[in-house]
Amino acid sequence: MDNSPSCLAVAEPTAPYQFHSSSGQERWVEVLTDCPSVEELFTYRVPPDLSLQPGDIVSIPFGAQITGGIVIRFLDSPPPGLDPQKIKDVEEAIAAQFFPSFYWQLLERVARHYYTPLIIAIRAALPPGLLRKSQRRIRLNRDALPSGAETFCSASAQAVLRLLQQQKAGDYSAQHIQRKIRGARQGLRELLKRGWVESYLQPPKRPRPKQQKAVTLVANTLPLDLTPRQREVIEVLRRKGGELWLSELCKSSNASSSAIETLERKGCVVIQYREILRLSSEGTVTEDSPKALTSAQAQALDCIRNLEGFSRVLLHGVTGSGKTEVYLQAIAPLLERGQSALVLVPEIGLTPQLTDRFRARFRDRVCVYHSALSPGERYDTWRQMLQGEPQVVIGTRSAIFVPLPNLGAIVLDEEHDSSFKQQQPTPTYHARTVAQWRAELEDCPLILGSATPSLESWVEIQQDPSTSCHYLSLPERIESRPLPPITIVDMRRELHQGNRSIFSDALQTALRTLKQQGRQGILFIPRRGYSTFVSCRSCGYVIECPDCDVSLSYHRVHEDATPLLRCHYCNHTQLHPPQCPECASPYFKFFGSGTQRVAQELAKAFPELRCIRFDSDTTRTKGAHRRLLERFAQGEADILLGTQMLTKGLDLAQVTLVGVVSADGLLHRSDYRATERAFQTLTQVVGRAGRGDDPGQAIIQTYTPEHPVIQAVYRHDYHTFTENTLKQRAEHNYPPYGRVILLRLSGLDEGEVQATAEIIAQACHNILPSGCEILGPAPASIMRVSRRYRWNILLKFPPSVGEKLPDLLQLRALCPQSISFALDVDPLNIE
DNA sequence: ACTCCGTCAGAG
DNA sequence: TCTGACGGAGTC
Repeated sequence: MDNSPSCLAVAEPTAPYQFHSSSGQERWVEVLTDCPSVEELFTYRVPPDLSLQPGDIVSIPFGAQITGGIVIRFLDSPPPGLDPQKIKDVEEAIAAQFFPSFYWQLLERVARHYYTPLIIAIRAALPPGLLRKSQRRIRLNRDALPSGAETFCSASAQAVLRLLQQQKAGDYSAQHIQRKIRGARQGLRELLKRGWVESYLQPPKRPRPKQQKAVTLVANTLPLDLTPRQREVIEVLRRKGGELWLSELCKSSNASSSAIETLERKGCVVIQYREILRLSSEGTVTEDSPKALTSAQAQALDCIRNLEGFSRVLLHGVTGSGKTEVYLQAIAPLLERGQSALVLVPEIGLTPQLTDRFRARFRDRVCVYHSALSPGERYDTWRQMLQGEPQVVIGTRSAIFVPLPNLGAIVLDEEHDSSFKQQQPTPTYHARTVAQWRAELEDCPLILGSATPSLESWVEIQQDPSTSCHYLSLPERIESRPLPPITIVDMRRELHQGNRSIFSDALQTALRTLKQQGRQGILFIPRRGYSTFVSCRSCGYVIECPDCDVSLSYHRVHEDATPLLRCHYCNHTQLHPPQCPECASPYFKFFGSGTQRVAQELAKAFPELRCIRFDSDTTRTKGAHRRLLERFAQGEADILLGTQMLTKGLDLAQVTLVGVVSADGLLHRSDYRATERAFQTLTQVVGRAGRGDDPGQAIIQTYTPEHPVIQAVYRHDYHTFTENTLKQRAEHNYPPYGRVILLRLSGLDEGEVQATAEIIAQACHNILPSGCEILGPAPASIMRVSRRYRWNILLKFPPSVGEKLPDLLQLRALCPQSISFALDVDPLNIE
């Protein structure tokens, strides 16, 4: 077998875990290092006191540093042709048995499909912080530093010196210094030679289980000389099962820790450090039991419960049809059987309700896993899962890799949602794709749920004739509630009739009656940005970001707050100028309507309506989603006003009105997926209305009411819309028929990026089989972001090419150091 | 990725 | 002949 990465046999599938007999003789392991550009395995000696298995995470000396690595396999003898003198010892075992047995195959498949080195796929899957490197640090040598030292050295050395002197400890990582100061390498060398600074290697910090003091009751018979307080402590401890965390015991028995230490001295209790799991559990848990099902729900559940082995289910249920209840009842018997379930959702913060429902039903057998957890929490959650207790894990995209043993089902809720696709960094995996591989490997069902299934899932389910594929439909809402009737308002006509407000007559009327009836409404603003751009009334000058090719957005937190301009791509922020920088005119016009502006207009036109803004401005802090939604659910506001975030799984019974302020921002985009996404978004947001006892209604304002997407949403007609869109996709070989890979190039020099893009496109012509299309190179629709110029090349493969694609990684070799090259396989966003 | 070491240009 | 700058190879 050759050594190329695609053939890297990590472990034989037949015997992935070879336990080696500890015969006392020397042992060697081959290790994959945490250096993505180094794909060969390196041999290390195993110190006699270390016991390792394939899959263990270790720390190894590599060159001049200490780096992370993964044990791939054992060797009985050092490889021939390698000087035994050169073989170093494994430094330390970081984590043992962190991989379930199916894992190698899954990760190798991810690496192959998404064109990334295996170690990068491993990094994406593991909780962060396991693979750690040593760090080169620079420390100021204050004793050796003469006064006025700066005057003796070069400009770059001076800059480094100044930076170090700013900090009390005078200690920074070499990386930090190099990022902060241009030409820092040179200056550092100079300072090192003079002995004014010293360089040292900081060993990697390994994640450690958190330790906490626990108190255990050990005495059967109590000594007689106990004080009442001490007796009380013992009593509390006994009531709680004889073991408690020290801090909890202090709290519940109202004693100090010294009192408990006295008890230890008397031999009544033992205090020792124990590992504590940092598992997050927010939200209140109330009891909940299975609900009665509609006949469609019952049918779907029946089908899912009878599945055996790998199978795929598309649960196509209109908004409010009770998909969650089906998941819950499908998972319950799995847990009874000792199996686990994995539930993936688009964004955990946006679906506290779903998490709460699972917690209410399954209690402490529910566990959440997502990237907003701290590294320590992720590490602990991961370790906890390896213990094998059957449980339900709810998580976002990255949770597809959690090491749940004995998996009974994978559920992807809102499977059409684009946040299941990682766009950056590599691997650019789609959790749905990985979920399918994982379900195959674990031989368990995969359940995809959505009111607006992605075209991919729709086509796959329709085309697969095998009995392991099921289309389950929930065509009606629970309790026979109707889907909300939709009013399409032609904003051109509004304007002709003299209504220049951003709210049409219909929407105004609806808002007015909302208050009278004591109900709640949602206003949806589909702008990707959240506020307006600013243009000079005299010369038309538009204020743009200095680093990106976009206009700055106007922000104003309150009526009398300082007006700010902000770039929504790089977060550059500046004051709004009092005069036009071009012609000095003091008059500006504010275009577009973001959430802030709509909120202001709303307050002006309907001062009696209380409004909560729900966008990336107001939900920045941890737990803000939940807080805002709770306030809204408790009736603290009449209107919830926000962006895309509102579309994801909100289930608020009191909402009867959904207003789309302007649908047009969704419709006119260059991306071939724009119409599919627009249909999904609008259908989902409309579906937020009328989920309780009161009937709902939706009002969509648009300047193009005749647009097919608007018409399809209006008629709640998924099928016709999908068939038409699929025809177009098939014609042009776009997914789900053909496949697409996007090459993204970026760099600081405009000409260099373009030239490289052209070279790469030419190289693509040479390596791609005939029948493939190469679109571009073309500048990205926003060419410059954060000072980097961006060019894209889109590769289109006809269905006939199938899974076998040429090696595209070799293209990276054509890029100069200064150009970054990224490969997005099956991209969702090609703009 | 990071470091080392070879090569090469430039000044003494 | 020595010194610093740059690029390529090697890391068990």
